[in-house]
Amino acid sequence: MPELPEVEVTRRGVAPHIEGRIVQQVVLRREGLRWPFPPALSELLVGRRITHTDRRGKYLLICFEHGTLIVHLGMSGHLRVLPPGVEPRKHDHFDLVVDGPDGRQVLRLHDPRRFGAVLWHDKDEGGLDEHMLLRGLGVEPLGDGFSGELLWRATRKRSAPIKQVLLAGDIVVGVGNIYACESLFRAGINPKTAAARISRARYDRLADAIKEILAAAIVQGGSTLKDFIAVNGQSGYFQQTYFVYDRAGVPCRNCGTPIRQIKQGQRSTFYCVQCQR
DNA sequence: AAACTTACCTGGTGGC
DNA sequence: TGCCACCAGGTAAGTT
Repeated sequence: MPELPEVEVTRRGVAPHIEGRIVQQVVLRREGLRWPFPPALSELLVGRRITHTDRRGKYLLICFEHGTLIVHLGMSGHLRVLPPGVEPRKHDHFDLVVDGPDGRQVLRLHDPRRFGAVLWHDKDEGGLDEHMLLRGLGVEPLGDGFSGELLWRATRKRSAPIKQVLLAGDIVVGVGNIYACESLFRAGINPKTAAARISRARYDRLADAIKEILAAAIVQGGSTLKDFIAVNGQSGYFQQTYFVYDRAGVPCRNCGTPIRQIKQGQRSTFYCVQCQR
């Protein structure tokens, strides 16, 4: 499922094909995904120029002079750039047709489970950070504001397990289930530990682990677990290097102890009882 | 009031 | 083969 690295890889993949281009057509093949598509999207976008792309957490931002198209890939979404005329497949819900050096190109959103979203934020509504879904988000893990110091400071009153606090996204964004499990393993922290009871030194290790793992995943082209397909159609391969995720019962790569799977807030957590205390 | 918990949306998969 | 429980991420609603 697309996590921050996949979204960033997608952004980098589509950016050269859509930045600076004029929108020629908007195609909607259903009412919406998680939420209805913005009303009158064609009138809003056709003839307008895409100035640039950006990303906030797992939200992909397609920016115009007059506002921002916010795209979320949910669990099963992916974007691809296609030549015009390619027949849509099942679950191809949304196209943005733009001009190109050799004619038109189609940015196509495919999302079987429809947990994704396409939303519009008008410039008149204020800064993008004030958008309902973006307000209250934590800092970017690969930005300057993220550190062990920040994690420590932000968790002084958090009694919930560190795994769930990471996942909540109000302190740091983009750390989904896979990377939460992997970074806690790398930092040697038990996912069940109450966030407020973790030392400053261990938070330094955790912040470093998150940065390293996310950066490495972006470099490697993102993971492809089940649903993700990169923009160029090739699979990434980060899942091959998982230490704990989806490895229940398999010997820990570090100590050989079988990896344990538990549930935390309806979600699977994978960890090594020996290496993570 | 902030922190925490639970339910829910959907379709693919795998067990029987 | 068909049925059905299960799983996933992030939001909303409900609870402490």
